[in-house]
Amino acid sequence: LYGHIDAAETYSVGRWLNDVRAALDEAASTSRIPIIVGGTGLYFKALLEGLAAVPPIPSEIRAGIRARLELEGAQALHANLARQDPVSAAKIPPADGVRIARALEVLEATGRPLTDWHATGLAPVLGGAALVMKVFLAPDRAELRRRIDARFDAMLAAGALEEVRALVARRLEALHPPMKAHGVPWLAKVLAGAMPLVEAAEASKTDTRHYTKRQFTWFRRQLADWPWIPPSEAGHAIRRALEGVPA
RNA sequence: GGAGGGGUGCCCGAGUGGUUAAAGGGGACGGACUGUAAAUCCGUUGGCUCAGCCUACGUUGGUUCGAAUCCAACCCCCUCCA
Repeated sequence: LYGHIDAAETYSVGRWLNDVRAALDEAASTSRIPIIVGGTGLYFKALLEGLAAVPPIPSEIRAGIRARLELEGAQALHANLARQDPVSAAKIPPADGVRIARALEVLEATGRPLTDWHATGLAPVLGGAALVMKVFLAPDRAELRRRIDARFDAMLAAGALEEVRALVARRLEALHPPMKAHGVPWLAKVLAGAMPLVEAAEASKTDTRHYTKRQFTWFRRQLADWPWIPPSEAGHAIRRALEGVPA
């Protein structure tokens, strides 16, 4: 999404699937092999296994629910959800505000429980017939940590602070995803004079580390059929797989 | 050299005689997850032959039925005075 969608725009898995579909079509028409790289397990799951056909939720409804979440807290909304949609409520922990809000907004906008929608899904963009090679790059944890540190340092060297300054100047909502991108909240504090840069860098690296840990969990459990391949061997593995593909 | 403060589990930090393997936070590890997911949320976290035992609150010794908590000496750290 970086360099693809403006920071002010609201994006979603659904929009991403459409964008991917278009990119795949374009690649096919020029006989190129598409490579999809990324981090977010949910996006890959939707790509390969399909997504529920929930229609877009009007932004007023979303905003309304988010406001209630702020005001009343997750527990209260969960109690609310339990009354109107006990099935969804049972699947979501009472403290998980974001997911509770999602279930509520779907119910309010469509009149149907979220779990109902989950039963009727859209066909996956890359379905069973598609030739797909899946690779989960599984680096050694210590090495991963070194790379995360080096990457963030490189980002700083490349002007991350200035970039965040420009982003902050746009005065987007604090909850807006780009404002929560790794490093942004901390670097914004540095710019506000509320935190030393070294500390902000440390915190940003920690956030990134936590995120990669969640990726391990996601791919281990949700996308269990993906082979885990050390980065050093991934190139060979992919080349070998491509050799078996008919032109 | 003098006065004062302090040394707690991987880290920070509460605890000031028993109900303390020791609050809380961080980190680490594990887990959940279907349309803002670089998000949100949950669990575990001294060891073992695990309803019990062992090891643990700077070190050594003491008081006590019982100590991280009281006393003594010693070691180290910080602040102030000289």
